[in-house]
Amino acid sequence: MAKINEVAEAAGVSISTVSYALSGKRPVSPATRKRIEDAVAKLGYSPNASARMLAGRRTNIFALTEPLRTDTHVPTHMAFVLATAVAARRHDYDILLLTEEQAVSGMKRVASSGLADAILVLDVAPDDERVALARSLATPTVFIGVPDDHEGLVCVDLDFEAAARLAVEKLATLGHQRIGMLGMTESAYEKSNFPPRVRAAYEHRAAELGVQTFFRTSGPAQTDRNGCRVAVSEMLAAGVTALVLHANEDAHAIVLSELDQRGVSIPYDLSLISVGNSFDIDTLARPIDSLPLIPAESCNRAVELALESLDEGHRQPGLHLIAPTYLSRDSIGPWVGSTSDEPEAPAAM
Amino acid sequence: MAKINEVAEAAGVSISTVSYALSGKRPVSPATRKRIEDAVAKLGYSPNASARMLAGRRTNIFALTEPLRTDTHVPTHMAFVLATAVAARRHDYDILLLTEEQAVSGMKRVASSGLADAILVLDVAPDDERVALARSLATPTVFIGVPDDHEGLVCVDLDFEAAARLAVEKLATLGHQRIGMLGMTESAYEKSNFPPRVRAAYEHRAAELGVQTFFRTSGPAQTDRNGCRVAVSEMLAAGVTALVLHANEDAHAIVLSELDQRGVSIPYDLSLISVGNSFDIDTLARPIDSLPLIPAESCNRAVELALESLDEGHRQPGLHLIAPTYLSRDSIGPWVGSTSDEPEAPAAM
DNA sequence: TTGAAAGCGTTACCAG
DNA sequence: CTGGTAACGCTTTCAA
Repeated sequence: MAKINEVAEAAGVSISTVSYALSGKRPVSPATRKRIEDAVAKLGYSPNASARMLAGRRTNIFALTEPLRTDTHVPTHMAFVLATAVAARRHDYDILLLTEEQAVSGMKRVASSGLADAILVLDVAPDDERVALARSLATPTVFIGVPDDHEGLVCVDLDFEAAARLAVEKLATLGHQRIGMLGMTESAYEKSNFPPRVRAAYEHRAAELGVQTFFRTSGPAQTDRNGCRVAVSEMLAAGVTALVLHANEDAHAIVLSELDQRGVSIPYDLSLISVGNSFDIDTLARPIDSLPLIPAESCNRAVELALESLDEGHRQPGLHLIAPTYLSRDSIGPWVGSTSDEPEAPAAM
Repeated sequence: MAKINEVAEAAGVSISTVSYALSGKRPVSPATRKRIEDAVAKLGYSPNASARMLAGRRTNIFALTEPLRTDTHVPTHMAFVLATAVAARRHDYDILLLTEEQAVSGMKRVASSGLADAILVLDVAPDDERVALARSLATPTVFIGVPDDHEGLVCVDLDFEAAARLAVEKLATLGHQRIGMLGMTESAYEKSNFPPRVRAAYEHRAAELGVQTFFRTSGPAQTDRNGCRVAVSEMLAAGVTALVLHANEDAHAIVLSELDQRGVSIPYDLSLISVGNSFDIDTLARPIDSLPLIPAESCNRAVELALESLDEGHRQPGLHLIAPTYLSRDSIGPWVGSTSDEPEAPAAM
């Protein structure tokens, strides 16, 4: 725990020179720099974080607010938490956790005490109470996810609508006339912000292209392992020739096993595309085409926006939607036309 | 962002009196206190965290190091992360995240810069490299989990051995002569610290009581949904009349569904006890008796130990094992003696 | 019960 | 290229 003045003495220079040599904010001659570096090494000097914060008027800490509602998919969420931490560290920032009951009150606290330079918001709800709070705070705040009312906020997210549209277009181009979507759990369509956006874009684009759509959720709850199977069965029975998946990793695995059991071959009998998946698609038993939601991408962008906001005045409110990328795994193919046992076209569900 | 001197002026008192009135470290007359509180309210004053840290020589921040290895069960892990955050806040502390690549290097960083007052260690491996590091740091460090070599360290954990023994004793008392354990995934027995301890205690206590044991892992990997079914089938086939579960939530659900399909009735045909489960046992389709690992309990204790360590000199190295509690859900019953179709006793596995 | 002032360990401005 | 020194905003000792 040596202090900067000890380093200065050992190197025979002034305190300010040591500071500048370390920060690089002022040129220092190679000779003195060397003496300082030696002194630092010998004394094992490391600048005191608290003093640095006070003098530098910057804590190098981002607060991460994450209420973690009961219906949030934990592994997905964790991937985002880790991604923010990694992204922050690249810019020499640390992440301070504001969870559960502290998610809201903690925001006020770190803002008014100046503990955090900026706030990153995770687990965004459509009617998130942190929206109003963020507007009232002087501390820059970046939402990772898009609340219904995002006027004046900085938000980052995958362009889910574009991803859904792209999936539909791919399938329509291949001749599919009846496609289905397996969505997330029912509650996700009430409590989360993007599932409804995906569904709406999917249906809208399909209508534009004259493709008939079907939709099923993964079931009422995350614990329900059967919901997916039933949903898939029903859509197959309805004559669907392609399936868009917007669900968590478990649901993907269940769908694949169900298809496997039924002897449905991909992509010959059925085309499959995953949209907005935030897990590694290649760990599935049968990797499938995807338009993934990449946590690192969203979080890197969020951190960059947070940093920009620090340079007072440079705040740019608005949606920062990330263009989706299509990853091919040969799980989609042309629809080979009507076969003998094609069922009657039922009403859309 | 009012400052303390503004509050002092507004209240017509000195800076130090404001500080003392707010911290309560010195008696302040009711009259002045009131004037100060009014000034604080009017100005919306909130002490600056950085200045407080520097002057108070305490950051009120705990670093949480969590490498999050690939084979770590994420929901369980997350429960611990949240529990540390909640426990810390109760003592006015915040949690700073050190994940993945930062798990080790970050420890050095926050220790040498004085960013954290203490370090909490999660996701402890048997041969954890953070053990040696913790010994070399001046910053108090508390392990939540027990590494093989814990000489001189402060460690908190459930007394897994006691829990395993208790489970065996319960079953032995009820007359069971052949019991099985469904353990975690195979890799958990190499890369984590407590699974081997549970298994060893289970087998040792059973041997003492003359009970024959069987053991199976949940399969090679977390993604393998079939491992549990096979494991259970094999143990049932071997004539096991009671099962001790030391596995994650998914595995519990799979076991229950398998037993249900086979028409095995609990506790009449089979007794079931869960050991070291860190999820809510009552969300299972059929709640079962358990000796749970309660994240909040471990983390509260860890935070308390960390705080004690701050009062220089009060450090008490050693294992702090939490006594297990037995939660009854009527999932164990007496063994009704040998029935007609009892299989031959095979060699223990 | 209260006040004055000396730190806490840096950063960054102003001089040279 | 380098040094002196005034902040940074609070805590806490010393004095009254």
